[in-house]
Amino acid sequence: MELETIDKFKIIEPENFKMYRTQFEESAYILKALANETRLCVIMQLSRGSEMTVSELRESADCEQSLLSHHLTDMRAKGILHCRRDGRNNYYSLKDKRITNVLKCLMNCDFVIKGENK
Amino acid sequence: MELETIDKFKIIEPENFKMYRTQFEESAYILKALANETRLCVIMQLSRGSEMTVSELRESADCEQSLLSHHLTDMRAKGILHCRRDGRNNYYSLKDKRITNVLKCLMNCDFVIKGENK
DNA sequence: AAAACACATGAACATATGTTCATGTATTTA
DNA sequence: TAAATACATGAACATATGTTCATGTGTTTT
Repeated sequence: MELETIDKFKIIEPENFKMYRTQFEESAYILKALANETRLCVIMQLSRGSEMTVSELRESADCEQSLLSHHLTDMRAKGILHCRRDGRNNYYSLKDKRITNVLKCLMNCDFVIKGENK
Repeated sequence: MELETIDKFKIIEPENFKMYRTQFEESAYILKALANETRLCVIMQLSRGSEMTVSELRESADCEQSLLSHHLTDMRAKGILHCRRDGRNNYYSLKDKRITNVLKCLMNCDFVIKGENK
C-alpha cells in the first residue's frame, strides 16, 4: 500500500474521541492478541490459508509444546482460531479472517513484519 | 486499502520462519507499544500532525494526569514520541512517523479503529 | 517571594501475561 | 491391551503492565 492510498483516510477528530472509546478498547484488545512473537508466528503461518497441526506449527514457532498449546487454547477462546480434531491430530485454522487483514496491513508498514514484496 | 492491494504481498514461507524470528520480536514489540487504549488515543491524536500539550492530550484521553504522564514518558523512552518544552507546557509529537503508518493501516482493517472514509 | 500551573517521578500495589513442569486424555499402533 | 503419539490442562511462579497516590520540579503569575 502506498502512502497516497493511506492518506485518503481521515483521522478521527478530537472532539469525537470519547465516542471512539469503545473502538480504542476493541482495537487494543486485538493488538494485544497479536502482540506476541509466538502468536504472530502462528497467525502468520495460518494466514497462508491451509490448516495446520500443532506439531507443524511447533516446528516454525520453535517453542515448547505446552507453551504453544497454551497460546493456541487462548486464541481459540478469543475466537481467533478454529480447531478441528482428526485422528490424533488437531488441525488449527484462522477463524477470524480479519486478523489476516490486520497482519497483511502491518506487513505493508515500514518496520513491521516484511513479506517479500510483489 | 482494498484486498486486491493487500493480496499482492506474499506471506513468508514456513521454511524461512526461523530467519524471521527477530522480525517477529520487533513486530511484537511495536504492537505492544500500541496495544493500550490510552496510548492508542494519544497516538491517534498526534497522528493528525501537530504537536499537543499534555493537558490537551488529557482531555481526549480522559484519564488521570499521572497515568497519562507515565504513558507519555514510556513512549518517549521507546522513541515513539518527541517532547519539547516551552514555558510551562510540554509539547508532544510523534517521533517515529512509521507508527502513523501502522495506525493508518489498522484503520483500513475491518474491525480495528475506523476513521471516516474518504 | 509566595502561590498557581503544568507537568514528571517514584513507591507501592493489583492484575495480566508468559513460561515451565508435571500430569491428564484421546487416539492409534504394536 | 500396553505402549506410543499428539496434544490439552492445571498449578505454580516470574516478570510485565496498568494504575493510583503522594510528592517533586520548573515556570509563570501575582
